[in-house]
Amino acid sequence: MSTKDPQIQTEHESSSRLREQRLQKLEKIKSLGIDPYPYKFSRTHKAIELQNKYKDLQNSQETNDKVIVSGRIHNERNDWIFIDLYDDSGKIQLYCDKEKLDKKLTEFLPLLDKGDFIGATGTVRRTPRGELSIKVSEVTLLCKSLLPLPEIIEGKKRHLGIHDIETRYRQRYLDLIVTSTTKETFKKRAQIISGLRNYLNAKDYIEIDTPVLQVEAGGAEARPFVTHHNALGMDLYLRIATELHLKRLVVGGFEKVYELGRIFRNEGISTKHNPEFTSIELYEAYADYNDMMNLTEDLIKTICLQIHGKLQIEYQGKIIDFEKPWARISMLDLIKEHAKVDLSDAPCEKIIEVFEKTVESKLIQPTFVKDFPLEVSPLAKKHRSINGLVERFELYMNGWELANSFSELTDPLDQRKRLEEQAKKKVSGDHEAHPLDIDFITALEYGLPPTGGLGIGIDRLIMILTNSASIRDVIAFPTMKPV
RNA sequence: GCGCCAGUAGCUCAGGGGUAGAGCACUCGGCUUUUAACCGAUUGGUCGCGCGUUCAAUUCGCGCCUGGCGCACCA
Repeated sequence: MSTKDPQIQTEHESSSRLREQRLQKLEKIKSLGIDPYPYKFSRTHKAIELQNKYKDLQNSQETNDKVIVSGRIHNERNDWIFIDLYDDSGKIQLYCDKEKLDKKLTEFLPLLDKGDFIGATGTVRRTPRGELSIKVSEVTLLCKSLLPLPEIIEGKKRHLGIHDIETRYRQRYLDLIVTSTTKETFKKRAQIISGLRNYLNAKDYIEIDTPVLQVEAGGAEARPFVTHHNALGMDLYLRIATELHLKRLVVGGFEKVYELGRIFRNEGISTKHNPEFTSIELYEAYADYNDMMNLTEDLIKTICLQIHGKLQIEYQGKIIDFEKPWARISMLDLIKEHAKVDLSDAPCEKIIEVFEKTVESKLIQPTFVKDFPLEVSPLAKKHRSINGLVERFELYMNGWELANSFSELTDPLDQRKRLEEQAKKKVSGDHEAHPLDIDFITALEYGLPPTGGLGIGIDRLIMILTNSASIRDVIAFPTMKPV
């Protein structure tokens, strides 16, 4: 529980007048013996089903087909003659022919408001203007809404909408109601995530959940969130990666494992960073980082095709082409190409610095940047033929790091040495150094087969595939300071 | 963390040292079997918060809060 006094808001100061009007309508509705918050409603069709079924119905043509729909009222015209009703599939117009309506119903209609949920029964017709409609005979209130929905005008068109970006993030439910592209983005997000699972499951990868609460947060360089377990009387960390536990599972005999889930990093917030974000990590026994490149490329191409039906997509005005074979270039070669210097013998920090300054932002098209300095990769196997480097790649596109992968370090003695180095750094004040996870090293001593590992930042992938400018646009409830 | 910009009615915005403005929404009335309908009237605000300057601050100054963008850090 928060130590702050809970502030129970009984007044919606700013909209109290509009809310008051709706409360009065609510009272009238109750006095008519109508339950404004009923338990259940059965419909026969969703909006899109009707739109499809009757797409050949001519203007002014009427049917005797009786249908029942339900949804939220977004708009009303001409004194409740026309109602735009939305369900999660789309819009269907209700037509209330007042001369033929039951008198009780005509009196009931003005008690409705935009935002209310209703169910409606009637026959299908297309109006002379060509709008598929339901000629209503019965209306059931399904939920009385007390607060007005935001509405804006663009050009000459009035419609529900919000421009204020802060409201859209803080009150995502409003954004979802009034911004159609928001709903589309989150539908696509769901498709991408299930597409990932389907792809891996079909290749016999098994998904296993590993702990979020950890005694030491290892597997990456990042500052963790700290929390406290009361019964154990100890602090725990939220995971910053799933790496070390997934590799334990490979030690245990699972040859293809993955975990798709939330990880937490106690770092800055930006259009590309949210403190909690979704990653997928996968590990495959007997594979190396070259296999991981093949897998990454095929996986992302497959998902892109599923979502877009093509491999060239537009991201914020740039065309990203997934079709051509993705470039696979060593970090040092990229530095030679862009900075015109050979840093083969330079210290690790220099290489990383020059790469980040001169190369990173230019990698718009999908590019595997491979062969990293050893010092920044304590979990990766030494390069099989180049001294001082490791077998590691990062996938870049649009100038962003999207994935990270190694031929996993399997030598327990080497791993112990490298994590001890990290532990020293940590002691001397580097908050982001890897902790020494003794049990992980013990697991390696029992034996980890040659293993390829891969991690992908799912939110960034979704940003690219949904043409979203900010990570907040692909996370339903992004981290925000309370007002 | 630093810099720039923003916060005024339910929504979108204008304004600017002297009682706070518009469009739409809302409410009421009229007209209409009609498709942002239309016409008319009435509502509606602690101008993000605090302190200062001033006879007077929503406006000017300083501080703070929240957000956006850029940079830094990171994925």
